[in-house]
Amino acid sequence: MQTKKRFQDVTSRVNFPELELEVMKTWAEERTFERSLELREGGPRFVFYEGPPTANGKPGTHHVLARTYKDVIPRYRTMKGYYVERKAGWDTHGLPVELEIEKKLGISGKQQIEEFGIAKFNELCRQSVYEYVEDWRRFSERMAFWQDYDHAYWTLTSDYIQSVWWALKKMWDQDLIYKGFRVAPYCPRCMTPLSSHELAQGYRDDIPDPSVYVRFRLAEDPNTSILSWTTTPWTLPGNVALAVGNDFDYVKVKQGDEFLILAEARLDVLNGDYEIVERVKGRDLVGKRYQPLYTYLLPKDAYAHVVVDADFVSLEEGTGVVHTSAAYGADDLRLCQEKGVLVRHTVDLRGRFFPEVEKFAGQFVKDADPNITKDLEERGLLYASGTIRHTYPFCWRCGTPLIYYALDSWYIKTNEHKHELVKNNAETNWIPAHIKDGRMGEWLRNNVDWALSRTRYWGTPLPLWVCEDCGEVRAVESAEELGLAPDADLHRPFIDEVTLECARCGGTAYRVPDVIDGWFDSGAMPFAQRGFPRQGHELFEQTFPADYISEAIDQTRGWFYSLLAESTLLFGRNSYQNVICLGHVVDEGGKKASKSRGNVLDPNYLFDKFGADAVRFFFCSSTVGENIRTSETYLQEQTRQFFLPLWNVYSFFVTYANVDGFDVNAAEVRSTERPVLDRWLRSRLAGLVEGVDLALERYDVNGAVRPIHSFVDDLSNWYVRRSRRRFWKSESDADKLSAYETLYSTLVTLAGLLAPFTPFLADAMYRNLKEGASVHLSAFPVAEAEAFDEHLEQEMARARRLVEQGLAARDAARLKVRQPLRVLSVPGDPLSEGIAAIVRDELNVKALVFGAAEVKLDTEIDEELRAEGLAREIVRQANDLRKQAGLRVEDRIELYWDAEDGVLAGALERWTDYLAREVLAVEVTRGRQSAQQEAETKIEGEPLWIGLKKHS
RNA sequence: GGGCGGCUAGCUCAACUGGCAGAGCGCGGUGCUGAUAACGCCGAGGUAGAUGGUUCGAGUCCAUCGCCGCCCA
Repeated sequence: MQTKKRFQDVTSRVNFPELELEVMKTWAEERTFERSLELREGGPRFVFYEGPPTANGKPGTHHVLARTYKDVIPRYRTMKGYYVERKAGWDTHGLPVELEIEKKLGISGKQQIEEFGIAKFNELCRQSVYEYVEDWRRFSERMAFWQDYDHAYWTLTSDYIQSVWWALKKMWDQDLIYKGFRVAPYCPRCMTPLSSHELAQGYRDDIPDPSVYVRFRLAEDPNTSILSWTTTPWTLPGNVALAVGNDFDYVKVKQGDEFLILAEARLDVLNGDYEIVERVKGRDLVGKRYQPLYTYLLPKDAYAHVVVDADFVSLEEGTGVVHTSAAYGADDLRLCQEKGVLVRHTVDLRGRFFPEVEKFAGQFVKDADPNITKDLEERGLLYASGTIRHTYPFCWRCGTPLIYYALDSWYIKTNEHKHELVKNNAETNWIPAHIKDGRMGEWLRNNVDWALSRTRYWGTPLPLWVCEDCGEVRAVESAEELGLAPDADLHRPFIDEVTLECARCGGTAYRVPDVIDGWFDSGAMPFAQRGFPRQGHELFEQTFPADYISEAIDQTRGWFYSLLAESTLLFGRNSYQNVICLGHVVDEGGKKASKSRGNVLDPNYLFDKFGADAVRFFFCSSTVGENIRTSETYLQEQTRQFFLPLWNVYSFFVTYANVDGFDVNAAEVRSTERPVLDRWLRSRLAGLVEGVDLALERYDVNGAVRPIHSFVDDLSNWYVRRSRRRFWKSESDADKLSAYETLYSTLVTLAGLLAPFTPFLADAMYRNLKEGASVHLSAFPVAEAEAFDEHLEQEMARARRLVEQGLAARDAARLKVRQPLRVLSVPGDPLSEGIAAIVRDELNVKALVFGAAEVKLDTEIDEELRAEGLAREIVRQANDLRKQAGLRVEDRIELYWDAEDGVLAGALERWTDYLAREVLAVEVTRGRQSAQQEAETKIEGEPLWIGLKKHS
């Protein structure tokens, strides 16, 4: 062969992060991503939707997880010839952004925002969004998440907003939107109600709250009190009713001088002795009036402070009598509306008592709790008090304890379409499968109407105008309808200034000042990213629904839901057909990553230390849907076990191919003529390709990655180990050529298989092997059908088992492998000669005899075998000396040795040619000489001196 | 209180439809090495969270309970 370098030299001491940065540069210069799309233009579409990250806050390691899965499937599909548009998107609206600006300005709350000016405030929100987007873009590029950022959709654009308006208008026309006076979880700091999915994100465990038992004195007999219990004393001034269960048993007890009424099942809440004086059913108590705890607020003749019956009363806690405060509990409000009990707020929108509640006027409710308790105690109305710990919701963004608060807000009637939601979800392919009927299905079966409105500033304005005269509501779907340019800024406060003439009475209609839940924005992306229906009609139809989306499990109530709900109401079907639902990234001990625990892994640190490919591959190997324990230890282990062996195989190939001038285009050795080891590897590879392809086709990322892992292990520790000599022997025969060809095509194919998972490494390898071509512009590998050889694979597997058993037998006989033995007898039919030769060589036996009852080693060592064993021992020591001398693999040497006449010297004389060959000596001379490197050793007790000199 | 998921070796995790419990790391021993931040072989290490049930046979199916995580109330 000629000695022409065809491949760039590859260092065995690779620095993956550096390598990745180089590849990144090449991608940017060559526009590899863009070209990968151009190349498949006109091909069948595979539709991927990007769930827009909130452009607020920096990306973390959990984002690497999601973005890896978002990237793997589209890359694979692209290589399979599909056109996979990857339109980036940014979720730009919402409370998180507003809070960030409030912090920056050092202000807090709606009043201060309005004093500052909504226009200026929203402008700052808009700017803040752009700041983070750059971070995200850099981060995504660093981890090779290929996306089209230049054509990203932004939820804040007028086009996007008008698409959202269209959706709302369409729902309005179907009578799916209504205004309700309802109790909602409410953040008194942000002064906005939260949706159930937002609420879900803010529960905290083990929160202390007061637990108070209060006397409600009967109007007819103030010495008798109904006992009730609450953990929110601040709701007591607003008490309007007490609820009991009609069929429950209640008792009147005498304790000291007073009488108390409570459920019999709850008697153990009483302190001290008591005497039961009367038993009644709950229904007997209904209608009884009692003295209000606080007398203000309600008109004298109002129907209130009365015992009513309710079906939600339980005997599990409290006294079996539920204190009802009308406006501060979902059940309370419903009950009061049902029974005609007057509903009146005692607390304003900032969570502070109205002036009418004189004693506590202006106090924040949570601060007022102890004051109210004390006041009741002083007035003899407190029976007992203490503290309990329970789970309580906090605002997911600002951490303020939430309260339940009745107010007007706008809802979407999702509950009316629950069955369709369930049905459309059932038709969706969930990975892992249990999410469909489990987490997601359960959530849908408990569906409540979507609380749509937010009484905030930075969001898509609710496009509803209400006539101030007749109350007629009009939904608007475009800027044009308002007499505005299509690209006008549709945000507050500008939109608030637009008034319409009422079509019914000619009066003036003003916009409802609310903005909408940001989740509605992101759920609208299938059509809103196209500006549909004002534009992009065709594109929308081509790209709806999506073939594939992927996010983490917290999106069950987030994006997974909003996409499903909106597309079900608007289009009657789900907007995604396949979804990979990921678990969370947790620390080594399985704990959720959080700043306070200090166990947050910085993705950039991991990229710098291990490389993005390593993190990606780690996530792809970890079970989908489970929490993933992530740490440096695990990444380190993976690098050692997978990346370095793979790289070393590759580097081994390149090194020898360059030395030998291996020509990729040289005539191929016919596959039937290839040695058995090569045919075995090709068969294994064909199976691997088929398996990976099939797994990815089914969105089974784990199932694709794990076999690659074990293939690389076989490649490195069996194929290459067994083949090394074939590469560095000096003859250039068909055997050598076949080895080169086999390893070469295996590495090329492997790069193709790895491309979706480890795009940097795969491309670095592929480019070097394929004269600069990018693997990401190539087609996904196709299994070579003719390479399959089931029989051969089975034989090899059997051979490897025999080797295992043979080594164990040697170990048991205390015979080291370097010592040749005569015969190994094994059970079963003979293996083909090529494979038998491998077994003999591995076990260092002269012959393999088949048909024995069990594996049996002939342990007899005659003089000849012993001499050969000694020769091998000397070879090893001589080669060790070469290493010490710092010689290179191809250097030739002159070897000298000295030993007394005896077995050792005899072996040396007998095996001189073998020795010379094995240590690349041009000359082997007996007798001491001055040497470049020398050593005085003992072999089996006999002294030996060896020395060597580099041959020039 | 309800739902979903998990619980398999010291650690991290596998095992298609029920069929002799596995790998990697770590540990002890040993071998091999121009074999790579190596590799091989042997060994120790398991009441499979617990208890019951179905079955010829249960890590796998059913029931109850426990612990962890997430979600809901």
